[in-house]
Order: sequence, then C-alpha cells, then structure tokens
Amino acid sequence: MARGKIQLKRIENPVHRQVTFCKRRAGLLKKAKELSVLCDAEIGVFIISAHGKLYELATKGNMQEMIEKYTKCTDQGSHSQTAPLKDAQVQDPMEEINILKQEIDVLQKGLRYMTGGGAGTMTLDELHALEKQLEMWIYHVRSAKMDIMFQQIQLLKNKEGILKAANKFLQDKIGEQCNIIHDKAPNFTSIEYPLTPEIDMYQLEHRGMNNMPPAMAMANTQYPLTIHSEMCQI
Amino acid sequence: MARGKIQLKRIENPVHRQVTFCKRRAGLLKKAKELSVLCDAEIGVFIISAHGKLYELATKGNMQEMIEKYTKCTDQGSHSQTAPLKDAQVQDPMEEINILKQEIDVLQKGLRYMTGGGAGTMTLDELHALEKQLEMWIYHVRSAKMDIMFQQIQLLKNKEGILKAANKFLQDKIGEQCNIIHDKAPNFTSIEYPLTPEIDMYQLEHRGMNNMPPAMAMANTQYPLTIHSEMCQI
DNA sequence: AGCTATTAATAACA
DNA sequence: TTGTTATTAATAGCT
Repeated sequence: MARGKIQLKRIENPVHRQVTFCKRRAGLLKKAKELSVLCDAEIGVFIISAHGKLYELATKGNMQEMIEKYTKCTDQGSHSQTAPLKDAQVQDPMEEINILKQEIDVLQKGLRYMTGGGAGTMTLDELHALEKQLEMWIYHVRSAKMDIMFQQIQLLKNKEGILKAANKFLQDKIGEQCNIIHDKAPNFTSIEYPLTPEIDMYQLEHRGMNNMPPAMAMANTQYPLTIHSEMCQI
Repeated sequence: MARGKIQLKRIENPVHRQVTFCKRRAGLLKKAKELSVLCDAEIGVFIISAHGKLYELATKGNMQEMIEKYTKCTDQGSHSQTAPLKDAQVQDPMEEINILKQEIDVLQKGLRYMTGGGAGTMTLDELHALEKQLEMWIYHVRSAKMDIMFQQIQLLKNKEGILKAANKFLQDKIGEQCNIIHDKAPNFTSIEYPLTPEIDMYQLEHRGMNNMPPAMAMANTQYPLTIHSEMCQI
C-alpha cells in the first residue's frame, strides 16, 4: 500500500520480510483493537512468527479466557458478555519490550513482597535497587505534578488579573453613573475603560517569565489587554 | 478512514455499528491472511460479536491446532503472568481483583510514562494517586531494608565481641609466656581463659534487647560464652 | 528508527 | 445488506 503494489506471496528478501512483519503485525493488532472498541466485540489474535516468536492480543481478560470463550461458542450457543476492557498490547520494538519486562519483573517481585506481608524473599541488593527505582520514579511523578500545578497556578493568576480588572472597570462605571445622577450633567467618555495601568502592574509582578514552559507562556498570552463589558461576567 | 475521522470509542448508533463491524471484520481477516502469506507467520484470529456470533481465521490447519500451538508457545515463554500473590484476607474475590487491576493500570500507565520519556498523558489526579502508592511502597521497602541492615549490624557486633575477646585472650597468653621466659618459672593456669567479665561488659552496653526482632535475638544466641583457642582464627 | 508517495481501507451516503 | 466515492489510514521503499 505504498510506493508500489505488493504481490500476495511470501516476501523472499528476509530483511524486507522482517520489516514488513513488524509493521503489518502492529497494524493488525491495532485494527483488531479498534474493531473491538468500535463494535463491542471480543477478539483474540495470536501470531507465531516463522522463528516461533509469539505475539498476541486478547481484548478481554487474557488469552486463555478468550480461548475458553471461543471454545464455548464453537460448542454451543451464545453467552453473556460485558463491556470491553482495556488491556496490555504487544508493541513492536523488541528492545522496549525487554526493558519493560525487566522493570515489570522488579515491580512484580516488589508487588509480591508487598502483598505477601513482607516475607523476606528479596535480598538487600534487590531492595536497594527497588528503592532507587522508586525514588527516581517518584521524582519524575512529582516533577510532572509540579508542572501541571504550576500551569494551573498561572491560569488562576491570569483569571485573577482579569477579574481584578473587570472589578475596577465596574467600580469606575458605578462612580461615573453616580456623578451623572448627582451632577445631572451627562458624561460621554468611552464605555471601554482603559485598563493598561492595572495590567502593567500585574505584569510587573511577574518579571523573568521569558524562560517559562511553552504551555505557561501560552496561558499568559490569553491575558486580555483590554476589558469589555461582557467580560465582567467571567 | 473515509468521509471523516471517527473516535476510538464504541459506536452508539446500532446501524452504523453493525455496518462497521461487517466491513472492519472482513478487513481484519484479510489483513491477517496477508500477513500470514507475506511473512510466513501462523495466525489465529477469532472474533465474537456483541451478539455472540463467532467469526474466525486460522492460517494453518484448524483453530484447535492453532490454539495448541499457541499454548506451547506460552508454556515455553517462562514469563509468569499470574504471580501467586498471597493475601492475608480475601473478603470478596471480585472486588479485590478489581482493586488489583486498578493498581496495575496505574502502575502500567506510570511505567509507560517513565519509559516514554515523560509525555504528559497522565492527569493530575492519576499522578497524585501514583505518588501516594509509590510513597507507601518505598516506605515498606525501606522498612525491610532497615530490618536486614539491623540484623547485619547485630551480626557484625557479635563478631566484634568475639574478636575482642579472642584478642584479649591472645594478649594475656603472650603476657603469660613473657612471664615464663623472664621468671623462668612455669605457670600452669588453665589454657581456657575465662572471658565472662569481658562478655558481661559487652552485654551491659546492650540492655533492653528483650524486645528485639526474633531474627536478631537468634543472632545473639550465637554469641559464645567461652572462647576456645581455635576461635582466635575467626 | 523516521519519512513520503502511494495504495488500501473504509465512513457516509444511496 | 451491497455498492460508490471522498477521505483517512496503512505502509513499501528509502534514508
């Protein structure tokens, strides 16, 4: 499906065959998952490569459960189903799989340790490695949390600025109307109040924001330079 | 992939869903067959529709043979997917399974987040939950580490005591021999030096050990009450 | 691993 | 359902 047709026969070039296998395998599993989600179907797929390596996808529970369900279907009529659940899927990069497996091994061992009530099945070195991994992990998690919170703080500050400006605008307008009522003398200044001084003060408090994350910079660009009467409802 | 994108979620319109199911099912089976032919792989696919109807494809022999082959492949791959997790009290099995699944989801998502270079795919709440779980985990891991290290410290202290006693024994023996050489008067006191005072002093330094962990108490029982000459080689 | 020019799949419609 | 067609998605051939 690209740069030329392909014949529906075994690809003889081993390199081409391997590359195509990787790409189409990923595509097939993706399509299976999509069909499962879109149409509320339960799907089991397993692929055994020419070299004997197994790749699989079960859209509900694990493959064994799916096979049991399949067997029931072949034997007799239908059986009740429930909503499809998310599951782990086989990715293409071998390297990533190995890394993930190693990490999962450590995590599983740790999980066994946790749920097993702390029976001494892990050595000091293993515990130390687990501790370091958890520390690094928690560091990254906290970092991500900080980023998100920082962004939210910026957004709230922006909102605060907008509200303050709107407030001032309304107060001035009220003052203006009072003047009209008391002096009986109409005043035809612009309805749009110039809020530049207020905004400049706000921005003065936030110097050195040039090196902020893009998302925050974007948030700041949403700051209005003029306040219109409709905005007072924010 | 036509006349507009579609969201990766269940199609609510039953007619659309059925049509899509028919078309995509055919497409999936076609893709599976192509992959099998092009790349010399053996593939099994079974699809159970929401109404329980079965559609299947086995690229070699029948589905049962393929399933047997699949089972062989999984047996060889020794990655134990179902770790035997002892649990202190299983009240409601289903409920606990759901809790474990949720935890695994969080961990998997976190793992993806870690290995994926920190792409911002997790919400603030998810990150918070992950952080709390990691904190609890790291607490237990450190606790276990502490226990082991405490035990090792006890063992080392015991060894220290033994070595000190042995040292004193040897020094006394040397002094004794010097006396023999200088005074030319043989002295026939016992070869076994009474080390009780030294040991009592050591134990005096470590009062309040009655409430120590069992393992440590065991370690302490290994403390020798008398020192024999062979032990000087420790 | 990425990147496009193409082909293949398919969502909406009839 | 089945067919048609405008678009999107997948991917073959290269780097």
